[in-house]
Amino acid sequence: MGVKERRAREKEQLRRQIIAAARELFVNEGYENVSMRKIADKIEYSPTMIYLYFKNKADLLDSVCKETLLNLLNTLELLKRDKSNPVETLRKSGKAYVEFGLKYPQDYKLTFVVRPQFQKGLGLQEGSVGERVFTYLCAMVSECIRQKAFREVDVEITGQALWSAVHGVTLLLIDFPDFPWTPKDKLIDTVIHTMIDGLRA
Amino acid sequence: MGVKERRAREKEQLRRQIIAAARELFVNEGYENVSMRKIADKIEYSPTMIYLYFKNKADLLDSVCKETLLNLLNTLELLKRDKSNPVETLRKSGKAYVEFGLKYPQDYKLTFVVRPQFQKGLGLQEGSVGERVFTYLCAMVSECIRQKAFREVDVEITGQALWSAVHGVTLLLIDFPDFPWTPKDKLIDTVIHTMIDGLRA
DNA sequence: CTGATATAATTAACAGTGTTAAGTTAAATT
DNA sequence: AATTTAACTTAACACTGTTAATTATATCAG
Repeated sequence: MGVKERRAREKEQLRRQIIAAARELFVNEGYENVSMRKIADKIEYSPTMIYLYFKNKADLLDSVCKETLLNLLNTLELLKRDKSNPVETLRKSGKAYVEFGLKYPQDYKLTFVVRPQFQKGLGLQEGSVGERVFTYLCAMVSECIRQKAFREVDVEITGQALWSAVHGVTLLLIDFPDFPWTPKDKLIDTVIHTMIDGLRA
Repeated sequence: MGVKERRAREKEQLRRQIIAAARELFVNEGYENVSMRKIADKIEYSPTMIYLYFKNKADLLDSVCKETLLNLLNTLELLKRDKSNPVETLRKSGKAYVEFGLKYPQDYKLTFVVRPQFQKGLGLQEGSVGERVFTYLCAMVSECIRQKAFREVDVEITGQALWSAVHGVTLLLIDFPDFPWTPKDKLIDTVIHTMIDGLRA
């Protein structure tokens, strides 16, 4: 009775193939400029086959973004190990967040800009990967307070404020590449440092 | 010889009519979902007429955004009057910036998200309205330093960092409306306050 | 090995898109 | 009144996301 399993495996494999092709095209040519036909061409199937695996183009985008969020979460989780200096860990996490965005700018934009535009009423819903990224942030703020490095700020608000700051600098750097930014690293550090300094005990 | 002038006036009027129709449709239905035909229908002209006034759809969007930026700049300039307490003025400006974004969320997104996506290599070029908004910000930071309210930070970097923060919170609030944000006002204030506190002398 | 069944994938089609080139109408000038 | 000039429209191209109907293919029962 291994047939069902093999079939399921094959389906899953094709599904992943579609996502991989879509990601590559979305990233290189922009979501708008990629048609279902192009994606299908790339993997040598008919365009309509994709609709057997995804409800529509936005749904396919959703799956691409979920992968991206998982990658981002993994990147951050690696830093959580060291609990000795929570402020430093928070700083590193902020930096890692922005650097992730700059390393995969198109993936970041797909996830945090394009997707909300095409997938209305997207609330970073309960248990989603996006929520886990935010929870991670809050946990670190909490630790900073516990160790008296931060004053007794509201953890939720502070998490959201920090997220705002790193999200903002990431997007500006991506969206206005020709703007005469001070060296990128310096700007990123300033944003993070200034926020952290404003939270110190 | 007033004919030429009248013609020019009529042309300018039609141009504004196109922009107005485009803005309304872009804002209400989203840039992607608005076709040149829809815009033309709204003002009862043929679709191709628009191409006599704008190079293409992205160029039309550009004109819509320029208006938005001018409105934003005007809103901010009103606050600059009072020079007695520059930190308070900076705080108010940050708040006004975010509130502008939340009051006209779709216009804000068109300007700072959609436009960079469709108008590649957009550098907030010399003398543009966008640059003037940024310059305004820097001037206020400079004043805060002059009056010894801020420590001697780099004006450019600080301006960019502040812009990052307000841009970030604005976009998050717009893009994830269903996220369980702490009260919006509280979050906005926290972002701005935390940044300002991190800059204090 | 044959015939029935379920599933996977395809073809054809619809209504719509941005944009260009050619053609038409109307106004202003000579 | 004839001609030039500007404004606008019609027709067309190559393409889009998506649905319904159709065909091919692999699995199962006998």
